[in-house]
Amino acid sequence: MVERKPTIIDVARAAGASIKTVSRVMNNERYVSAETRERVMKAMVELKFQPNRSAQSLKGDRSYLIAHIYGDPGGPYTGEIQIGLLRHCRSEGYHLLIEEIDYSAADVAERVHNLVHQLSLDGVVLTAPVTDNDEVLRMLSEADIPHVRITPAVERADSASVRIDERAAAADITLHLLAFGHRRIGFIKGLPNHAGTDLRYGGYCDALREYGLEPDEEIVEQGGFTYRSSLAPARRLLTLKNPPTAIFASNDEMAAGVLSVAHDRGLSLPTDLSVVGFDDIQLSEMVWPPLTTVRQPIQDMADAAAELLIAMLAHRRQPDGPKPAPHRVLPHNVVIRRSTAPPSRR
Amino acid sequence: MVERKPTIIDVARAAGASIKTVSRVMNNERYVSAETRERVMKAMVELKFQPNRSAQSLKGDRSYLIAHIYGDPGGPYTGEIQIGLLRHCRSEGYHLLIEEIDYSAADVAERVHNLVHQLSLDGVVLTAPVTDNDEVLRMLSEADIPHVRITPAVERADSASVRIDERAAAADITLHLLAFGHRRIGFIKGLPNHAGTDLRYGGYCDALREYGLEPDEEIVEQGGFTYRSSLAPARRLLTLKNPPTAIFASNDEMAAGVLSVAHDRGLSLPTDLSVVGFDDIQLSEMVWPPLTTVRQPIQDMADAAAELLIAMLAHRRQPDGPKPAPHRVLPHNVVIRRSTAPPSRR
DNA sequence: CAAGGAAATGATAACGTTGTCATATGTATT
DNA sequence: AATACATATGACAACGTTATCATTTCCTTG
Repeated sequence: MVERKPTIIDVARAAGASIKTVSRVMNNERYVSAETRERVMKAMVELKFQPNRSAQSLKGDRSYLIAHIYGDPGGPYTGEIQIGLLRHCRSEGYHLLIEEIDYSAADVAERVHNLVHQLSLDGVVLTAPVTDNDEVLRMLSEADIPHVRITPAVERADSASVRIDERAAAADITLHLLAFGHRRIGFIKGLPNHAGTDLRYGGYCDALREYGLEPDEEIVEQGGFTYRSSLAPARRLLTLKNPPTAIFASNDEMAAGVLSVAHDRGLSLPTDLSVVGFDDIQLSEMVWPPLTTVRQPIQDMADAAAELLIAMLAHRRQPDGPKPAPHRVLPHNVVIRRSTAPPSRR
Repeated sequence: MVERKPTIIDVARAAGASIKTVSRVMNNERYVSAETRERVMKAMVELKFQPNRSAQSLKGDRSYLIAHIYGDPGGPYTGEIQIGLLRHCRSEGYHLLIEEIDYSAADVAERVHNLVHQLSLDGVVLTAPVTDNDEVLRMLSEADIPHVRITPAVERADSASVRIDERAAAADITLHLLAFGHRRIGFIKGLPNHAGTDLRYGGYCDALREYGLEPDEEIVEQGGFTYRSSLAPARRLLTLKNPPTAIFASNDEMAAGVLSVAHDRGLSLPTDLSVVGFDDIQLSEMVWPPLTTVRQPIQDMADAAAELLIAMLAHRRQPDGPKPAPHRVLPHNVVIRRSTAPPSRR
């Protein structure tokens, strides 16, 4: 019943070759005659041979293991990242570990280091906000651990990254509101230590200035990127004597919070209030009205990150091959749904 | 810079003991004097020694690797499962791999088998609908692979499981609607090959019968557990000559779809239509009105599954220890939010 | 006090792969 | 024909751990 898994030795025996030759075939090395290669391949197929990853990684070569390291407690964004990563990993024979890490701990860098070495990880993909912890980045660089960051933050020479231009994106969607005629646009910021927070706010300011407006502190609130964190700020904005006619929440979860508060106050949407978010997660079209938002191609970004990382790994094994470009900026676009409309006149 | 990681040999040297003794200390084996144990421990701490997982798993003992295997393309449910799994894995030193698998492929069982052996996985956690694939279950049982299923389906002697009583839960929430006075309650079913689908529908029927009603085919629709899959069914229900006054969607994502269709048709909620879902995912309170639903403690269930699996692994290593109970049924409860109200009279 | 057994420890093989090195063969260059 | 060099192959060590078995020490028991 419990048939032992065939090893490279069984294959060698079946093919009438040495284990080293089998190894050569497996790894597509040079110096194997076409004829021998054929024989070995056939034996592998017949025995349904699959190399043992533990043995491979013990030799220090590779584990086919990649980890997604994130600090976010597991919101919808993280989920979509994983879908994208998985998509690419599978097709390349890599496997994905997920590791939540407390990015505020004193020894984050050491923990990541241990993780990588204990499990002989081939590389890691980081998402914000771990992406912007200096200690972690220095460690990764010094320990020469292949990694890709998915972050809007400024590019670094010593680490690969994938991003969209968040500042421009935030400006674009603000311009959409301005074009509709909104002049009093509230803003809900994200978490302070998050690279996207300032960029999104910056883009919002850029757009306002383009229309000759200055951001008004009174209608800029602080949120925390979660649904709940936007409820109080939204309530404050909507109870102002002179409330905004539109609100730009720094991500879709918070925008959903704004919608709820608005519904609760009996506003009719989008007539009484336009709302926009950022990210275009799955949630965005499940709320009412469906959110106008900036589409950040999250899954594609994750896919690209995985692709980049795997290319880096290949290059590391065969340094004569093409060196992958270390940074990728993907296009974003404004997705107009039904949560935005021209302001109603008073 | 790139200091080599210390191995068991370094520790042995530092402690003035043999590697086998160090191994004994690491694995809490008998026959080590308190004094020696002390010395070894000290050396391990000083050198920041961490055992190499690849070497451990090559010896066939354990890899500290667990996989979550799922067929769902990655909806919110899957995400919450992973949060729960992770919570428990971390605290026990296990790591989590996520593997999406095409559950309709002819060779699912073989793929799972390969996965486990290639990566020397210690065990797997399955979520629906892979949980109810006979071939996979038989293989797991025959190959003696530790596993836990998170599924409402009938319990099997040869595999551990975690679930809630979905039939009772579905009846409970239907009773909530009936108690409000609803007598014409539409239903949207889930995917046919999913164990929960029939149970939830069954519970709905049970409750109706308790009120002396028979399910009416005209207001029972087929969905697919996704937001989009519920749009057409909801539209059909709401355009009937005699539309239902309430709709029970088999999960929250589909309930969100019903809400959207209702909003779109200008209904005011919950006055014109009550809507309930099932699961209580994060989404449930982000839509408007927040969904009345059955709280399935997804994260806790996943946590319990991880706990159970790890207990099974411990028992397997020390068969004299307590044998963990193979099945757990967690409590559910109806969460009443604002998507339900008595029917408005005509 | 001899004998027997438990407790404590270590030398060495084994897990399944890849890397190093040696060797054998073929083929081009002098 | 002698040399050089690329191609093709295999024997064996190595990776870091655990398991087997042997050995030493200590305590108990008649």
